Amino acid sequence: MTTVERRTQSERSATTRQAVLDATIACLIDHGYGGTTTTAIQGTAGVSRGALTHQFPSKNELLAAAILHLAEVRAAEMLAAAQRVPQARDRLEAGLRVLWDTFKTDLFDAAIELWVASRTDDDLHATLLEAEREIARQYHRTGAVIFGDLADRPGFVRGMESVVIHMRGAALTGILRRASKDRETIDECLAIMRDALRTGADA
Amino acid sequence: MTTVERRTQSERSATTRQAVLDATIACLIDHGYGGTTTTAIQGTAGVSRGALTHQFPSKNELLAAAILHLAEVRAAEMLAAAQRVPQARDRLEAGLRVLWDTFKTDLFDAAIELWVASRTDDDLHATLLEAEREIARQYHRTGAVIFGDLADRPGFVRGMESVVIHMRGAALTGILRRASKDRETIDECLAIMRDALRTGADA
DNA sequence: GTTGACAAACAGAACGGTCTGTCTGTAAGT
DNA sequence: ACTTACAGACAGACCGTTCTGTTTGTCAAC
Repeated sequence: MTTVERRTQSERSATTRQAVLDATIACLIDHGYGGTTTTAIQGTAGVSRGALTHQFPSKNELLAAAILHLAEVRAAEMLAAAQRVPQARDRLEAGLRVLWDTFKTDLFDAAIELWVASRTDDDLHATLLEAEREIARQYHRTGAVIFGDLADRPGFVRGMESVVIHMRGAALTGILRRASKDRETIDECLAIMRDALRTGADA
Repeated sequence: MTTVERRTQSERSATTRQAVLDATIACLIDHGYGGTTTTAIQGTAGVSRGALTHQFPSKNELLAAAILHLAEVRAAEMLAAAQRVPQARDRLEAGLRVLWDTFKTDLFDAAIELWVASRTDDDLHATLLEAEREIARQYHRTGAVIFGDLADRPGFVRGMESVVIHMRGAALTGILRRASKDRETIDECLAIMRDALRTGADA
């Protein structure tokens, strides 16, 4: 059933770009930053060399696009997670649990690869900074969705920052441990947030 | 003043090995994991290709040795830091401050590079796991030196683990921010530790 | 609604550079 | 003499980029 499938130019562009960007993230996840070569990307994307270089003339441009793409996907994932927070007794704990889930996904692994690589690559650093600002905005935006009116209490913003930092550390620790201590992490974050709410001083 | 400098074989080996291992760490710090090539290492070490390959036949062996070397240096640095903890009023805060300093050194950056790379490299992961166990032991060993009898209180061990995780996250955050929020980090860790000591339950 | 000129997307070969590992020869220690 | 440490050339693989040629879509004139 060979559909004639006539597509517009922009459709053609969009599909290959999408394929390449997704492949880039997949490579970051599977092979790390070092293993994310244009050849590997082209292979997993099932795209010719010409197609890749036409859409992304240089690897830097490709990576920059991939970073922004990743940020979008992560933000969307976060929002989706936010909307399925159960109406549990302890809304704070339920919310933190959902937030923590977003740190355990493959997408976060991909982000970490770029994050660390950006330490010694200024181009990467610049784009990544922009992307993470978007992510940070999403944290605050979904914060209201997840935590409801809790988000208006003084100290909440400060507490969230601290919680995110802690979760970052926990996720990093999980990389070496090759397992995540969910119970402990949640408890620690609960303590951090409760302390922040008790102290009640936002920056 | 050309000293004849007759050295034994093991001395010769030791100096080149030292130079190569130090250069490896320097490369990790300056150029990241991706930029840590055998060529770059040989260059910064000021050593010929033959010398390098004679001492470390493969890059994997070199990296494994470098990891253990790095662990030793970090452990030594940690111990040295522990011994210059001022006898301040608040021993806990002074101790945490010293601990936090060890997360802001270049050596930690080097460790992070390896840490992240180990996610997608089993060989690396195995050696790194061993090395980090050594580091963890050093944490506990210096814990007594830094925190004195505080280290015997119930909940302290658990608190330290949590603090280390938090500092890891703070350090990682600092990579993107390109600056460390010392005051905030210390405060957060203080809160974490005090909470752990209050709860008082060790795992 | 055809047609023809143009633009955009794609395919794949080719090139210069780099990286890792090997191999041969030389110097230094035992 | 013999073993160990070093020096440097080299081979093969791979990576990022550039280039030439082909296909596919677009749009205006007729």
